[in-house]
Amino acid sequence: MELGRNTKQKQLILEVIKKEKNHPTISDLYEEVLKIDPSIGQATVYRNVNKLLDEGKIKRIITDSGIRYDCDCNNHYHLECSKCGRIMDIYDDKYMKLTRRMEEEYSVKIDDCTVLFKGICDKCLKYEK
Amino acid sequence: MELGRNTKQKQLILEVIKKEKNHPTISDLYEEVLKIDPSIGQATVYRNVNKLLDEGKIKRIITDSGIRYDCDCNNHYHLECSKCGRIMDIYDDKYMKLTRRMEEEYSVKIDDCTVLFKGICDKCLKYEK
DNA sequence: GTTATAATGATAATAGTTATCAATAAGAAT
DNA sequence: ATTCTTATTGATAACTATTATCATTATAAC
Repeated sequence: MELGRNTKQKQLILEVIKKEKNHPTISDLYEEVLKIDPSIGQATVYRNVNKLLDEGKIKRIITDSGIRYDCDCNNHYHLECSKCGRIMDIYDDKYMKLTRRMEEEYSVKIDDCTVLFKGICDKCLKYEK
Repeated sequence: MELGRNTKQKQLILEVIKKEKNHPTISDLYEEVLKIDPSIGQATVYRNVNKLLDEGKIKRIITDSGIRYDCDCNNHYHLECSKCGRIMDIYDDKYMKLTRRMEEEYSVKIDDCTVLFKGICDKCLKYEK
């Protein structure tokens, strides 16, 4: 269900999020969008990011380095590297098992599961040795 | 290692956090602390909460309902109930297995793991039926 | 092409947190 | 116990991130 009008600004913002592979912040997005359409307003970026979140097309990631956005809505975790700052995607084939196990143990219903690891990414770990 | 001076304000704030069982926000804390010492300033609460975080005596929890603090620093997850808003503690005896498995699969080093579930808590689930 | 109104860009307003600074008080030295 | 040093405090200003306002523009239905 696509609510609202399909403006060229909204299209552009979604395009840019999909191109950005490294979990951009709002200002990353704004910067990138400005390069293509210099007349776009900051508020428009905020508004459309919120719409895309509501529509379930993107996800919010909260890290130590601030709020970031992810266009990959498949279930996965993140690792924030304390050396280089990058946010790695971590896929776990036992993702569903974790929530199901907790649902049973605690008699709760789980709709969403957010996992953020902090540590050292594979690349930085290699250089350390 | 206890750096800095042990002021009565700092002692009071830590006491209040430990008494508050339900993951208080900063304003919850400020409100509660004011009842005991009405002369305390808001900045002092912010400052001391940050110090306690640095010292590893409390943890920050980021939820949809804002930033909350937890005096239980043992490894555990949280569930935010979308009905009543409460933050449940979820303990998992396989906590360490999750991080170890991911460390091996991705060749990374994990120092910290934050898990937030969203769903319906046990109490709200009972009422729903 | 008209028309209704959702969305935009610019900017003001708000919320949450940190920085500033003179006054105070903790804790060491005497 | 008194003095001294300086970290901490309370009050408030400043700052940052985000949302609200509003006249104007542009989408999409007619």
